[in-house]
Amino acid sequence: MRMSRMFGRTLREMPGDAETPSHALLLRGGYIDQLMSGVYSFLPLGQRVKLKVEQVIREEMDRAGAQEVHLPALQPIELWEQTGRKAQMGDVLFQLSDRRERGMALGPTHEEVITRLFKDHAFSYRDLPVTLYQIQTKFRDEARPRGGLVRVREFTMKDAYSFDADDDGLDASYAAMFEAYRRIFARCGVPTLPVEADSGAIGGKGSQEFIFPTETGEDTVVFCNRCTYAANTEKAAFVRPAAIVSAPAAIEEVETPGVTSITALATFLGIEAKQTAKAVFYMATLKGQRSGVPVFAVVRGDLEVNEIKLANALGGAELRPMVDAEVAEYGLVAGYASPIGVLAPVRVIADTSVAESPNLVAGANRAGWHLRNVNHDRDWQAEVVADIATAQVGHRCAQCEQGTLGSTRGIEMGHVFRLQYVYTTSMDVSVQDAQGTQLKPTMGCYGIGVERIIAAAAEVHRDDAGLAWPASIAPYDVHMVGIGLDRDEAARADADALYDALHEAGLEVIFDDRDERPGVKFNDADLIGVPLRLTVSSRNHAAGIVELKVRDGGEASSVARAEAVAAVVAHRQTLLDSLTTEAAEIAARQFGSDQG
RNA sequence: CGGGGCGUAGCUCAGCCUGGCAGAGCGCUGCGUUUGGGACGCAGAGGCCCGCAGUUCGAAUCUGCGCGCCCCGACCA
Repeated sequence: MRMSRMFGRTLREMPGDAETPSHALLLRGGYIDQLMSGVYSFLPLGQRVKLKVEQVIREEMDRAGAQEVHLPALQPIELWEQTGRKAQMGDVLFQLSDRRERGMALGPTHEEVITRLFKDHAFSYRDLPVTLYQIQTKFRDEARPRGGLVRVREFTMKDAYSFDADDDGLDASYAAMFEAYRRIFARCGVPTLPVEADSGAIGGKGSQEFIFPTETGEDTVVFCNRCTYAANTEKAAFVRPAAIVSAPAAIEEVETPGVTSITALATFLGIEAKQTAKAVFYMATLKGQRSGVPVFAVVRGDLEVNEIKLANALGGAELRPMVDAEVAEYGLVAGYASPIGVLAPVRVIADTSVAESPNLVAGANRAGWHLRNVNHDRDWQAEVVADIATAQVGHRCAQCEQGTLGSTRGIEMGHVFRLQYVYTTSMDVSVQDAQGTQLKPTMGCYGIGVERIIAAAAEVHRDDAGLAWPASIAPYDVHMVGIGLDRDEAARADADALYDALHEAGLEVIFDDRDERPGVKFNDADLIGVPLRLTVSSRNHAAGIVELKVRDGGEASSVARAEAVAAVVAHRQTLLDSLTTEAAEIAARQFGSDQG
């Protein structure tokens, strides 16, 4: 590509709406353009990067034995009603109707469609196992798009779906995808940490997320400093700090005027936060139901309620905090709520910490008063005692029981799920087994956000001057910068010859042949971030050399003109080879240990 | 959906408080000088000042109602 002909230009100033450095550089470099909130166009440079990322994914999916398909984005709404996910996804699902008023949705994901496709074309256990994948545009009406390409409403996702005869087969398919993901992220130069994750609204049991660690991330993950345990805090298990042991004592009321927070309560009474019980009220809409039920959640004062875990403890539910009117309606006193004497229909759910800790201070359900020596089982009983608290930095690891948990923010780059029979049940899918009886296949699904890989790669591979793409996903392999060629016909002819020779060697080349000053060209080259830069000039031509510079490396070096093509080919290969180890090294630096 | 901020040239922004010619820098077009890390001169093009309704002799500016975009929270297969 001759830059004089390339559509899109670099911006000298930072665009106003850019939040993260990577977002700003993608906008400044002329890679992307925002059309509306959460919707982006890809200019030629951006489209090339996107295609490169997709190609890496495609190669690794194919290597893992998956087969590519193309699925409709436009889908009948009945499919979503059948699995119950129309209600479950709610406003996130983009809905529309055709001229005959038939209801449709723009696919936010494709479990329903792929399961239907499988049902229509697989009839025998001999058709198993099979893994199908697609790299396509998906649509979600997100409540709040954010972070440039991180959370958008129209995006490209690779989704793979596996079908197996039994759960051992599923484990094998899952493992193959897991390994493919490790290779994909490594090849794209994006460090990721695999963590245990909540399965969320998609259903199924057992899932892992690949988290790209960054302070601007939406997720918080914890990881052990001694063993391999790492988990999203939505899911993370932990050992609760030991309770202060004492024999159960008699309940007594204590006046606590104006003391409505745990911190204030502990200070006022001269006790530790873990000697108190904390109550939080929610309205929960349970799975398959319309109206909400009131929920009284209790955790020990030193812990926080984890709404995801709480929702799971309720068997799947949408939660929102109670409003004041509801608090009053159910006879609760904010700041002084007591688990003793909570009346139906309020459901009381307690964290295990509360059941294990004797003589806690809890509210008296009367403004200005608390109760000392409240004991679970003796004084009150929760309907469910479960893990509903959030793991925090400093907590003990539940896996090795030795290490301490640290935490980091991060962005979810990919997610692998064991769906099992969720969709084959709701969509009534079966094939015949060897005995001639019906066999229900077990499923897995495996997603990767393409734009998120681009954003993460840009976030990691950049400096003050601009982007510095990994060779695997750079828009071009080499950036030729022509200097002073307008005044030197021979040098220009030689530059053109080199441009052609690089192409013949199979390289993708961008050639800055514009009538610009050298500084502009060098700065644009740094901003655009192609991994290798070749400077061709009148001066270099006279000396029989070109200058080769690695974008993410040191100084430019002189290479004999005759060796130029070979040098570029060799450097490029070195860069590609280094990628598989680079991500692992960055991850190791970030977490102090290789997370397996 | 709550809270906050912002909509003026392609981009970054002044102007608004205190109503009276629509501006700057960058970018863009032409000519000339320049040419190894974002040059300079001259001459230009480019605007429904987000929209609608008010107030006023007069509105980018004041008021109301919308719409859009960004941030925090809620939400997030």
